[in-house]
Amino acid sequence: MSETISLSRRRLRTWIRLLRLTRSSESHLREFLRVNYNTTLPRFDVMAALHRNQTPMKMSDLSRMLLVSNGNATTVISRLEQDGWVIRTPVKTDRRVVEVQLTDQGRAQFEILAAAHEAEVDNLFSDLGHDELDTLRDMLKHAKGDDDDSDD
Amino acid sequence: MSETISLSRRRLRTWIRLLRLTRSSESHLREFLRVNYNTTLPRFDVMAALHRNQTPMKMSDLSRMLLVSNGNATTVISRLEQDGWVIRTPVKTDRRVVEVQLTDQGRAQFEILAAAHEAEVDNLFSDLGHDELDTLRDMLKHAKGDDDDSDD
DNA sequence: GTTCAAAGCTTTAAGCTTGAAGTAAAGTGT
DNA sequence: ACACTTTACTTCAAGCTTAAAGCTTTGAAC
Repeated sequence: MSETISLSRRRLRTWIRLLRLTRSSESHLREFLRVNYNTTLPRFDVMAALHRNQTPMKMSDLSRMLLVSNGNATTVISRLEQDGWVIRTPVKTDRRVVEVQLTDQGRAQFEILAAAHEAEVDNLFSDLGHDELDTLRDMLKHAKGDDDDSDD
Repeated sequence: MSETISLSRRRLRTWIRLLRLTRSSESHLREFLRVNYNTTLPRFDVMAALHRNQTPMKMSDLSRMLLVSNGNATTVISRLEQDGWVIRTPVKTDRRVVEVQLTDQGRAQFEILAAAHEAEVDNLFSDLGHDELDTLRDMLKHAKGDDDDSDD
């Protein structure tokens, strides 16, 4: 079926495919969190970042880690704070900075969410076994724009 | 560094990586379209879908193709229509349906955008050669949630 | 110590996105 | 014909997101 197709065209098509996969997966996870836990993906992402860091995080670190604007981080954190799941703490040594962390309640809640989320992702990508994951990891590892520091 | 890690954990990490890559790429493309062409990614996506289809599209087909809600399609199309880039046409044989297509102006504009966009994607994924693209395509092809019908 | 630039966060306006509710038309069964 | 369901689209409220502008604090140069 395929004629000879330019490299740039193939890159474009691959990008579109990638985008479709992540969009439909995100959509599925969003639905899952909404229906079963009455929460949203951005909230989950923020809590995950806070949970991953053992120590309180600066707002700026949070937005950098999540690749969102700092204004965005502000509003999501504000809502989570209203729900009692995170708490803001002004930093004494630098009064510009605000640190954020999960409350005990938030942590407990997140651990429930995280387990369910992982199971859902597991199901979503059940077609990928160890070999495919290895391949994919290597490919993503040296793709541009990947600043991840995780070790698997 | 890595201990033995469960398959589900590896799937989760891969998913997070994938998400980070697409987010940063999307962010880059959004910025590119905004700065150079004063437009947005959702607008571009809609125009791309309309351009790809030679014939006018129903609103519902559009939202299905783009994986967005139908309410969303309505607002984006409305803006594009205000700009004179697309046109809505009521369908006589079924008065519930609205068909949408690019105007001549919209088509001309899109062709400029599309070329620039492809070049930008090409640059963004310049690390991926034919072999990697093959591998990635195969992997994405049989991953769940991929309904793409393209032939490369 | 004054001035000036930079950093950190919040606010704002505009636009995007969703899910749900609303309206209207078409199909289906009786 | 009538009621009922389904389909197509729009509207709505709430929340997300961004870029830009604003405020405060810090640090650096002089």
